Amino acid sequence: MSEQGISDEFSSKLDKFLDEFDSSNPDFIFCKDDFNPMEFCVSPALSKEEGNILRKFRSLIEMHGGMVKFNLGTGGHHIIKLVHNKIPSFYSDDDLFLAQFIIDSLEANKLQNLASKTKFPDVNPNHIMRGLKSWEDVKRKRDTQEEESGNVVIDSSESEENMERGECSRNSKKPVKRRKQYYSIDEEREILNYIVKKRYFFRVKGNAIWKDMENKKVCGSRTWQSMKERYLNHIIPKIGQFNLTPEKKNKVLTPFSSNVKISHDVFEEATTSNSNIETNEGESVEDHNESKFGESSLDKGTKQTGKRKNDNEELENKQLNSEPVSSASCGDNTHESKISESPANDKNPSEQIIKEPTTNEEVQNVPKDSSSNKVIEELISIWDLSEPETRPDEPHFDSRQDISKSFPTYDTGQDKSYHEKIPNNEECSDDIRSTQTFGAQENVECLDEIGRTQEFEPEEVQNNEECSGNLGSTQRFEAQNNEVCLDDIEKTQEFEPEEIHNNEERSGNLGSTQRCEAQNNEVCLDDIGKTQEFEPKKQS
DNA sequence: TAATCCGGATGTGTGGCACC
DNA sequence: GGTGCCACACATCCGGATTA
Repeated sequence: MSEQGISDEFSSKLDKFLDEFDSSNPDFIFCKDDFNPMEFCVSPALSKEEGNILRKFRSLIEMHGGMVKFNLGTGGHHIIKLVHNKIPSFYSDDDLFLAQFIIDSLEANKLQNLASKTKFPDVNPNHIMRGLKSWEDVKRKRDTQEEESGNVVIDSSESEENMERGECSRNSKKPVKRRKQYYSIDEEREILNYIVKKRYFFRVKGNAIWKDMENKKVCGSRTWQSMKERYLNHIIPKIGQFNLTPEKKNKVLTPFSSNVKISHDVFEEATTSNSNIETNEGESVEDHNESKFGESSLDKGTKQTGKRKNDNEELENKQLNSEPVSSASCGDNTHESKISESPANDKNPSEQIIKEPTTNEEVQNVPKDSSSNKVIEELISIWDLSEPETRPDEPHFDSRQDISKSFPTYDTGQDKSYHEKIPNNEECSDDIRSTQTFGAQENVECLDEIGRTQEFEPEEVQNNEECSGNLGSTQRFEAQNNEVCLDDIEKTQEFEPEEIHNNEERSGNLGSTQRCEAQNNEVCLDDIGKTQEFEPKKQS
């Protein structure tokens, strides 16, 4: 922007919008579909005057839910770069757009179409702006020229980002020097998102889904082996770093529990049928089924009592002593949960052998049914039945704590993967800022009827879908370090997901000045990045 | 027999260290 | 501080072994 001068007209329009801005009823026209802020980048001002104008420009975007950076840093897969007057010719193949787009959107009070201003026919920049696509999906002229000439300059950081890797060497059978590309946190999220979204939890050990992901370029041009290796050896061990709900985390981790062996076919059908239901009925059953699939023997452990508590204590002791905790010990060692499928079952799914807890008679008396879907339902019901009803006189266990105990978080130490792509930890800090934690601290713990900690994910609350929209921006409502309130409803703080959602949904995108209201209407203004925490007043 | 698992080879990037 | 060497970690790919 600054290089080309900022017109007085542009500046006066900014003043006008600022004057007319209604802070009590802001329009979040620069919010992505996942309610995260759209990202824009403008070059730094060269003069004090320009600096003032850019501050106004930035404020306006942020007041309408967007985010402005003054340098790209690394990543920038969704950043819209803005210039003021004219796009320089040497940028004709780049992703620059006129800042007038912002003015147009503000004037119309509606996000304008960026596609009409693009040079990339294969990717709609609106989708990039909204976070649905990435600039990595864009094929630029220079890429084509380089490919045609076979002159791929690998020393340029720019070309490094766009370099097509792998295919060349595999097709030509010639060893091609490829640059090592560290995985970014975004790429890891993409992988995790895809698995969660497609419910491929139980297929990650196979190859099919990874090949599918490679075909769909979930991680750009990374090979399926690479993504698989990354997921199994890196993402899973540090799954705690992704803001998954305990249920989802459980689900992701369940295939790695040695005492849970699920028939591939059964779960493939399960996931398929679930997807169909979603697609056909337009209503996600994810929460319903997920909560049940997620509550495998691992999760069950979080709700057991008596001996279960001893198990948990044992786990805790093991961890305190730095003793490795095998996944087998995460569940109930005495109850092997193994669901196998005999050849005969091919003919009659009802003959599925479902071995589970010898002490669980419900399991042994599973009703027979000819439909494999029924088998899934029964599987669900088994896990449900294994949940004892919570009684007031029984101790409760925080499912989150149990899960964290069951699956030790591996400290991978310095993950150099991030160092290259995230200089100065910029990207990481962004993630931290965009993670909004609503914690009821030093207060009573919020328990629902089952005695489990409630956690709300806005995306889920909103439409029970797109749960994997943006794991980094998952907004959690947590009750931490507090006394547990049992069935005394009067003492139990209950968050109203709908109400809170309406509040945080907007507040999550207010930019630097964000306002959120807790149930007790304590308002907190947070100007420290985007991390918002509020402390509901103690119930007297 | 195809799919999957698993270990190893290869190339590359990074950090530590000694030396100038 | 700059440079070179070395060790280690990481990403990617390959191929044999195992499994369904």
